[in-house]
Amino acid sequence: MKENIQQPSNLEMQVLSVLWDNGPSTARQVLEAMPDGKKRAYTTVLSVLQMLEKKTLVTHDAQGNAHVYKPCVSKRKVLRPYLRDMVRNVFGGSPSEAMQFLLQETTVSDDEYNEIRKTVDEFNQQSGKKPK
Amino acid sequence: MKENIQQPSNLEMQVLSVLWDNGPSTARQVLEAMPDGKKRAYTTVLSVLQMLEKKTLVTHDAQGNAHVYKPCVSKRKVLRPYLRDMVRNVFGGSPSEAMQFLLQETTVSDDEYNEIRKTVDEFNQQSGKKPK
DNA sequence: TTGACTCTACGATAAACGTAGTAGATACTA
DNA sequence: TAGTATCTACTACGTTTATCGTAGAGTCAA
Repeated sequence: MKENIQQPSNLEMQVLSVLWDNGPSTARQVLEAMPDGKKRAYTTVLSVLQMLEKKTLVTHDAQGNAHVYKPCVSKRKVLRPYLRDMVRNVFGGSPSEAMQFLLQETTVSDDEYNEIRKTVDEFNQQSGKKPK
Repeated sequence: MKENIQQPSNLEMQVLSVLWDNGPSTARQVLEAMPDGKKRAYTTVLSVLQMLEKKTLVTHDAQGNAHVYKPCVSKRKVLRPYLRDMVRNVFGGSPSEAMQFLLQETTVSDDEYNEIRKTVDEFNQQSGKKPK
């Protein structure tokens, strides 16, 4: 009952993120919204989308001439194994080490920082954990 | 003066992690310490090590017959762009979202959780940020 | 000193990735 | 309606990845 997902490549992950964040989009819209600023041909993105469809990670509806793509797996479902592997293989299985690098090696604004605090606090309550 | 690093692949990253965590190691030691339990031929790991050397991410000293490999870049230096890209491409540029997924989608023990709290608190002091 | 091991060097290979061109259908516009 | 733009489908292709076999050198013990 685990129905395992076929892991997306980096570029595919980026495309998926665009769909998760921006909602159903055409190939062109995805191309324009790619988070890395990299210049690509339209057909490149289209190919990635078609590949993702083959992996059953997205579907499309026809809308007039164009296809509107949308994810058919949740972000969580894809990210869970992705992050689990990363923590295991890169951070010695320690989420806190991952967290630490994330804090130190990325740019964290004040707002971001407050968000993080909130998240950590909420996680505490949610799971009923107590500091020793 | 940015002297950019050549980005390692996933498997290469895993091998690097072993070297960072366990210190200088022979190919065989690396093979045995690979965090994913996957069975591999000795020569597979050796090839990866040689590739890493070509990318100038590790060097080796001869020790008797064998080569002892060690990283010649810091974990930070490699992880900074790696995490930056991930945050940008997968989490819409928001470290806090990354953090959130990390908390929710990986297994966090009590000890881990306390570590995380500590890290977040210390980061606060360190950077002199104040909650609004 | 001859096997049995173990190590490195080198090459091979299959699959996945990222990229993009071209052809043909469709839609829009002057 | 003729021409232009845009879309998808299909194919291709060079690179990188992950994998491993084999050959030959070195080590060590019987």
